[in-house]
Amino acid sequence: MSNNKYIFITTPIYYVNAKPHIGHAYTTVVCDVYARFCHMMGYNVKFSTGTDEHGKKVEQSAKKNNRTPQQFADEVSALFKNLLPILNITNDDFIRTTEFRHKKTVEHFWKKLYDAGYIYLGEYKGWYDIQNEAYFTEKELVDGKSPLGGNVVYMEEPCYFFKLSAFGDRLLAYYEEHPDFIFPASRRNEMISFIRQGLTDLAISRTTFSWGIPVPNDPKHVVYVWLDALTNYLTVNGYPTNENQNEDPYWQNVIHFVGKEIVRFHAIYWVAFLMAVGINPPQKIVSHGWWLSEGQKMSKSLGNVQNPYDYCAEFGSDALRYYLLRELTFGSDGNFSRESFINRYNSILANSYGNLCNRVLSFIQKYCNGTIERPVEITDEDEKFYQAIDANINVCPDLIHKFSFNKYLEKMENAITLSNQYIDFQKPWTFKTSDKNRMNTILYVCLENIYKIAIMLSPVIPSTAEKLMKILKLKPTFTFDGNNRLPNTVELNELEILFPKH
RNA sequence: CGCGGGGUAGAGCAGCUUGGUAGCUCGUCAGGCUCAUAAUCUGAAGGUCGUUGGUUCAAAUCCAGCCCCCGCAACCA
Repeated sequence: MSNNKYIFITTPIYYVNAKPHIGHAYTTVVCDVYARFCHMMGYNVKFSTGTDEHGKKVEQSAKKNNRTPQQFADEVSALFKNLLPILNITNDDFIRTTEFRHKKTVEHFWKKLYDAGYIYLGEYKGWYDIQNEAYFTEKELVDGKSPLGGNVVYMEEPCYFFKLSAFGDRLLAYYEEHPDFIFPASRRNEMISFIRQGLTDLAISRTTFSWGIPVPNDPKHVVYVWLDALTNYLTVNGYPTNENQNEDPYWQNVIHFVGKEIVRFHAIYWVAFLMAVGINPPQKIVSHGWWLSEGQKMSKSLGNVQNPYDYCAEFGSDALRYYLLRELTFGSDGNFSRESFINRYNSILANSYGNLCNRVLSFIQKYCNGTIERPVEITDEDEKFYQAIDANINVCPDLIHKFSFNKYLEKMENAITLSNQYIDFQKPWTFKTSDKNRMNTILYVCLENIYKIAIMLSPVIPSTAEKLMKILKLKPTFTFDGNNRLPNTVELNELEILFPKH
């Protein structure tokens, strides 16, 4: 593809301390839908995901499981990687922070920060929360514990600091110049007020454990996991071999999808790091909400952790993808429940959409010998139907760019309802013997609109869209030009139920 | 003065940024159709949009106060 539209889409890299659950699946699916959509609109897309594998917690978990940290990371990372094909994800890269290429990037990036004068060796004095690997001042402690609830010990140790305090004004200015930098606006406001409270320099090395990337020229220290992790985005984009990121087409349009709890790391720390070495900050930090499970917070202790594998096995990845995008207003929290999953699956995917395809296709199969031709002329009502479908389809690109995934799917559901209405009003079955020509027209018009809908839905339900193309004997490649048309003659393959009822 | 999210028909939600007939899915009731996955289509019932006050010609939507609910050990998108 040769044009000038580029986009680099990232998921966060997932921490290997826990197994993948529905929340990870969600973030990944959202990115994949966005990536597939951009691809359909003609972008050159780079889409990466991966795992974050260093840090004290991994070191401890490994010990608990009688593994070396590397063995442990290998095992859990594989779980994340294996989930990708199950969810039908089209990532271009899977980055692991224990990879050699990443280590080189972090070392280089550290040196750049150091050379630029933004890293200094200091002495850390204060309270250290062991579980959370975070430092706190005396004032911040709550009942002798850290504000995060961990036990604290008093520490004095040499530690490298990043001069985050120097970036407050630049960050605020950047937000000001880029009003859409942080999505949604509520998170942007949070970041602004956080910065206005005053930024303190950030401790970016640790000496209390060794599972990490050694600090260049001072291997007693390992690099703070967040500095390590955030740098993955540069590794994926070829840094430092490709050192001049500001000239790299993908780096002109970077969009980081993140959970709401890590907005700060991306919108403040990451941006400051990049500014410090003179690399342009990303285009957008897009934050989503959290899933509750059956009305409660998902947690291991409650045993209500929703597992994406089961839903894919039982309903197919398309059904899970659809549910994840449709159920939640992007940016807010929402509730994942088996009951609502089945409800949406049956009412929308099976009854409305699957049945729509089936009623039209089997009609053509039975009463038109499986072949249908473009009509020579259509009626005003047919024309109105086309326009109504197009009206719904044409607003989708904008909705997707605004991350209103539920609204986009609502529009597609409108289009599906319109199609069912069209058939009911036009009653093609009444023309079986009296006017085959009219019957053919109705079916073709309807099929063409189903085709358009399938293309617009393909980023969310790619497998189903491919199945439909197979039935229509068309190539399973999707591009959207605002006027997708069927060939003049369509011959059907054998039919298949797209979404069996549950 | 801790922080954040939320209170809209029986249930679950959208709408609130950019005020102006209150919308979606499911459920309920009545009817139509037979191409279709007992699917689909039409119509109806059902809401003083938490509460009080303010701004306005006009507020679910903006402003102020109040009440109630949820999350904030760890795991973690």
